[in-house]
Amino acid sequence: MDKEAHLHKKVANMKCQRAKKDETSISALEDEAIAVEHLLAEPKNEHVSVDGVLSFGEENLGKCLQIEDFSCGFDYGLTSNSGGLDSNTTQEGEEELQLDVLDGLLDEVEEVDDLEATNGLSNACEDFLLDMEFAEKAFKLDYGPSEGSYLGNSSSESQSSGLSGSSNGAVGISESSAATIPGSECKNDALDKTVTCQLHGGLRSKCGCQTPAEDSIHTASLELGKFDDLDNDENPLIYGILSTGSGKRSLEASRIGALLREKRSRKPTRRYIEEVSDKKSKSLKGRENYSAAAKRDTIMKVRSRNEHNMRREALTVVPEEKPLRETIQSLSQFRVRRGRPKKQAPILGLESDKEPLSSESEDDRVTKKRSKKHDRRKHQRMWTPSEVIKLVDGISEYGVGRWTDIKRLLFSTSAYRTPIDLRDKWRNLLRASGAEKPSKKGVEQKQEHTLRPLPNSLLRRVRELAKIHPYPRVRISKKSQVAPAILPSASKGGALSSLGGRSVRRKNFT
DNA sequence: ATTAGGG
DNA sequence: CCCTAAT
Repeated sequence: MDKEAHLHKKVANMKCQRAKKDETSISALEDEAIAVEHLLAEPKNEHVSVDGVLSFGEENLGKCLQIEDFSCGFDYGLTSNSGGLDSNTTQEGEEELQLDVLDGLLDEVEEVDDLEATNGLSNACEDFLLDMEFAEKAFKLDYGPSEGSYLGNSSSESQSSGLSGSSNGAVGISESSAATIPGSECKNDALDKTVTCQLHGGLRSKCGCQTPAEDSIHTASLELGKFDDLDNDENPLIYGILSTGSGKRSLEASRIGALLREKRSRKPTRRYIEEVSDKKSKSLKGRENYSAAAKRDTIMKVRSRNEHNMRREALTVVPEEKPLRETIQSLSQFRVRRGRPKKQAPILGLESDKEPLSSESEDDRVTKKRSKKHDRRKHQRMWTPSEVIKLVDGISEYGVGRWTDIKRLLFSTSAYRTPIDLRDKWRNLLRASGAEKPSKKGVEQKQEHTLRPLPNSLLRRVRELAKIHPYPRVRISKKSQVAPAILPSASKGGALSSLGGRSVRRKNFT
């Protein structure tokens, strides 16, 4: 198997070479050619490594290490997990819990991402392998109820985040990831395998774009249908494949489209998917790293474009060069996108220089139209209940103005969620809780029935805090009137009192 | 460098 | 979410 796989890889590489030649002769773009080669080589490796690890454990580690970069594979591993998560629909009663759990889990995943991005490619390998090892463990454990692990995860995430959560560094992260990955893996044992195979198939069909066999394409399409579990947003590669396929056979493309649609309609909760994709896509929230941010923008643009291409080209046969290029870029960027916003990105920086160039040239023409529209609202990251709870806790503990502190102490592992975000969220919470000043007559009650996923307990806390803290100016309107002596009655006591001290300080001399 | 406020 | 002004 080993040798066979290796051979397979080589063959694939050869194909890549040929493809490259062709490509260059057509477009004469060196970058592209390289990208193609990279792309084509990657999947192969990915498959091999994954297969090997899954089947034989560490036997193939060496092989994995040979691979230049299989973050692509890693991505898909995560993605599949996410998809699995999604498929794991829950009852209403447990929804909150699940959400919380998911949040924690996602956070962990994010951590993994961050770790990978931070440490660069070399570490990406390690992460990947680690991940795989865990997956293996999961397999051994068979179908673990994982409810317990989830619970533990979530609790640690939302409750004791103050100390343990914030204090643990890389070790803690890896630990948590260890706990997390297997969990999702457990639930989607089969799915994962399937995904791997599917990926392989899809990529192969793509590799053989020179001599495309209808069968392969067909197979790819069928397999890709299953990928729909993962939000389309998050799978430029798939889109690329789809595009390529459609380029070859519009018929197949239409079939794919139908398949996708069917699957989509059948798939229930998209909520989790969104969150998951969000986490993934947002992993590169660039505040400190502008280049990264720009990169992500590009990515998003390209992705959206891909979406369009997919649909449009499904109807009209299009030259395959384009889709392929799109795919390549998406892929490379996809990989890069996993970079994290953290200050340091040495290896990443190198890529960031390289990718945007190739990508910009590509998406500049088409993208700019879109980009101008609303580069803002790039990524909205859903606030999960646990996050909100954490936020409230932090506010109650550290005071209201201390966004940076709260961020550092409670959201240190988040990477996204800047202090401003926290503040904004708090603002929104205030609005939602009705603690805001209702100076405007008329539309206050609307909020009540409009959106109300807020747990009452949490809402209560928000309101309590709202009375005390001085965020949007002295908002003490009716609340203070109704219960002027609310301060001493604070049920939360300690936390509130501490907060009171701070807030009062601010409030006093304003 | 952070925060508040507004878009 | 993002941006800007004010501190």
